[in-house]
Amino acid sequence: METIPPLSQPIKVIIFDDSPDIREGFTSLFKFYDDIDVIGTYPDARNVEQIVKTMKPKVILMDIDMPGITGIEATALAKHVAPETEVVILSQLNDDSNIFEAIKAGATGYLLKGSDTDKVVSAIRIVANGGSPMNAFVARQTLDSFRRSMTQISSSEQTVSLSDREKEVLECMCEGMTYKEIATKLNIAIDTVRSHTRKIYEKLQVRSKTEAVLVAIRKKLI
Amino acid sequence: METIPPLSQPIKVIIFDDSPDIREGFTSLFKFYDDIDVIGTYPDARNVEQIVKTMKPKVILMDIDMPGITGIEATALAKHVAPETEVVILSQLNDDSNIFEAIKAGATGYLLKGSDTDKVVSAIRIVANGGSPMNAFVARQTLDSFRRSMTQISSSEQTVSLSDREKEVLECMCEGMTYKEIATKLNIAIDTVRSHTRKIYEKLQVRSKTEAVLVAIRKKLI
DNA sequence: CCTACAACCGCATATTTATGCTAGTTATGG
DNA sequence: CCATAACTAGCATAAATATGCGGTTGTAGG
Repeated sequence: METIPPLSQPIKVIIFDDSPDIREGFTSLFKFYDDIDVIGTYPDARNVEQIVKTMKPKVILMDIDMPGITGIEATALAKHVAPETEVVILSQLNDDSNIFEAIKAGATGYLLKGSDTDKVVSAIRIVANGGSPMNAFVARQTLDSFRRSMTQISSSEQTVSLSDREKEVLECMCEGMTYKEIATKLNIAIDTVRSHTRKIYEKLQVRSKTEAVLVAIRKKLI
Repeated sequence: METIPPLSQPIKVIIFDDSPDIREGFTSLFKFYDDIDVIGTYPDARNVEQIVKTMKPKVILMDIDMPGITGIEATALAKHVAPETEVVILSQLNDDSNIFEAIKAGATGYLLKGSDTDKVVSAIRIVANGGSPMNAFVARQTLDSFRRSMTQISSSEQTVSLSDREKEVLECMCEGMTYKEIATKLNIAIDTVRSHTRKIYEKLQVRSKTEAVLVAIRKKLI
């Protein structure tokens, strides 16, 4: 399994924050860490899609309050063009109203600006390795909401026999994910996603993603 | 805000674990902490309901693998009779299959048995104060699942005003038709279908046909 | 051992979709 | 009369998807 990047490669980080102090502060800070490489800083998220597409950062530190595009919106845009990029939200306050929006947009981490520099550094390392840094308060909020919304969504009897993996892929499709996003999520190559969709289409007798999703919903395969 | 209990009251803790070493180890450990008071230890969860009802612990450390009733089942039972009790699951491995079951049952914390004693102590303090201790891996698992279920739900309300023609196009999409098929059916050019989809995506805040169909179904726009 | 199958990956190509820009017509309300 | 909206349409380009072909690996059963 070669999913973990070699340690020799520093974690490429981009910072979006309208405060020059924050941008320069973090940039200086990360100079002390060999494994973290700030490859760009921006005062706003105007060209976020273009930026992440060309820079391909591993981690984005995203301020939540920026002029123009908000950090939440920027997160959604960034994750859309580069699902493999991890976003850590920088929030001024422990403003829980934004937590869920941030998560929904695709953020993986949620940090307070007043956090210890240690925390920020470890948060970057954690997200870069597929983890999720959050403090106890944020975790609790998320957990409670998660539990509340967790109703019995178990899959029922099916007339078609999709393999486990095929079902996973189909479920991702039913969440509106693109092949790229599915590949990232399931940690497989995009060509493998294609292979699975081929089999799924064959079994479900369809010719497009939309049809597959419709059949999946109608037959309650998901 | 008076949500935090007075410090003078130690946190009442009960331990369920079939290993005497664990039970005694933690009991001895917590003797060093004035704010943690182990009021009972049990090798299995047979009388968990009776126990929590009478002892009223603030926190339960719950082994996941116990003879008879599992830690998951015991958690559900405990939370049923005493919802104010917080449960921290002790798991042997980083067994993610149990995480969601544990959360659904009502557990707030999820610890590995190999954790530092520091971590266990702070976990107890955190849950007792309404937080949720979890490591980055568990947090990530939860977050991903949460996001998946949330993106489905939260956007159900909102009234979007699609024009008549846009609704027609969307309906065709919901029948799995391609642009070409839609154009033929509605007797318009394929570029016109494109124009309509553009507006539809804008109004529905989506970026693909599949997403549009999913939103249409969810909001019952069709 | 052989066979089947699930899961994985790759490349190539045709088609479809997404999105930017532009722009004509026809209503409709201010 | 003007602005706005809806509907129409075209061109261009990038991205995503659909599909055909090929392959490796590992595991379960005969």
